[in-house]
Amino acid sequence: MTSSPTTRDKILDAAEALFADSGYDGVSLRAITKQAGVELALANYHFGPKESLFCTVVERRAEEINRDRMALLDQQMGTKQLEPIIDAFTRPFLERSQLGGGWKSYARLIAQISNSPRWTKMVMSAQFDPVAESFVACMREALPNSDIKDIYWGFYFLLGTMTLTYAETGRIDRLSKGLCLSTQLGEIQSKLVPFFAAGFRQICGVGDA
Amino acid sequence: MTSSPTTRDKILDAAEALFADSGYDGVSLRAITKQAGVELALANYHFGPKESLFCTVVERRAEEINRDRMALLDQQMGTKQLEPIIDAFTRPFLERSQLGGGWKSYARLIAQISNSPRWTKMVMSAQFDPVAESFVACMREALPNSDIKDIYWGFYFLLGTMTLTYAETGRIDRLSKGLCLSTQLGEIQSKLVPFFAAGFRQICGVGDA
DNA sequence: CTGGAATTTGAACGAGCGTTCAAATTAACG
DNA sequence: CGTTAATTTGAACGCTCGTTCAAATTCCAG
Repeated sequence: MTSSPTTRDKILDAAEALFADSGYDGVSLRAITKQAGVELALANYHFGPKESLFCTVVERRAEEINRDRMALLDQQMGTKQLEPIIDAFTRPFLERSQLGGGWKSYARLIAQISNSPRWTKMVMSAQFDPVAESFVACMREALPNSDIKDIYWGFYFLLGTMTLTYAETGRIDRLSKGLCLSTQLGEIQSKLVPFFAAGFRQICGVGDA
Repeated sequence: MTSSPTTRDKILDAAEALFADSGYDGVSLRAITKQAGVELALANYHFGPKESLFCTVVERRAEEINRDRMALLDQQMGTKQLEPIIDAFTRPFLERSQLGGGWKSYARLIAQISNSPRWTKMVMSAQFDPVAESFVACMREALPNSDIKDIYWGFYFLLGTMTLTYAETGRIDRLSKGLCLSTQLGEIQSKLVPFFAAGFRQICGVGDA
């Protein structure tokens, strides 16, 4: 049998789900502790101020994503193929998001703070940029003779698309009148990888002397 | 001489700037009216509840963007070239954002609500999807024999990248150690258009029988 | 000038916010 | 078992929130 979740985990799970829906300022500690089924004061007792709870929520799953990304990248080290590198960067988030539950909430939360000036530096850059740096370096090997700036720009474009994809706002569902669904992460992945590989090759001048 | 701004406009300008920084829930009517230099009660008097003020802020500049996008698209109608279509969609926002001031705040605000489930449907889809539909139709003509779904996916990818670009969070600045800057919108545009044109052509199978 | 409409003012309302604290309860351990 | 630490409880603190309202002021057509 599985042991019942600790109070800490109950609060973290509830906070993750609610922050993903309504953002940091749109959720009160009362709403979080109520959803977690614990007393209000326990949030401050276990995590200190609200901001600290929020950071703990973000950091909880970031390490697992980073480890997974690096493992997939290491498998491709030296092959100098672009598509597997892009795949290695996007797959960990997309596959876990397909599991639903906490991981899906986490992806939506990351999507929201990615475009929020308040959290990008403290949370996004701090948690994910070191690994991103490794991917940029690996992409450069797969794109010989390219300007490193062009790789950064392409990587920036990729971050934007991933972010909107994680958000799963359903906008593409309405725009395409149901033809494409935000939740079809597998199909998105199969389109995204060749799409961005072609973009990288275009602006990085593959084939030039 | 230019006439002094109305109370309505002073509130809208202040709300736009503050919402862009901290989001809907992160800004109080007191902060808005204080920055606008008017009494608290005037916000409710002129705009009704807070949510209505927020929608007014978003709608104020949306029409101008849409008109500009359609004008640029009409210039390309029939030429069936992909690059000018992408350019016509991205340029209105990027050029205005370069003007700074209110337009820059507006772009950052749009970026935030694009990834926020609460506002995408009511605000983003309602304001911008009709024009987006025209762009998808025009892209389809520029990409003969393509599956419409692939165009929607590519367009979705484009929306994500534009959104992160508008946000100007400075993440690419840190990641590239100052080599690329979020504020270099002109350079971004010159890279973004060929990057996404190549992506579209890749997944839409240009050249296939 | 005058009278009615539009706007501005200043104060107040009830509700919800994050945080704190002493007391009560539970858990851990010699 | 007894004792110390860790956790949970319930209430309260001061503060800010969005909204409302009557009174005061400004605006403008007749």
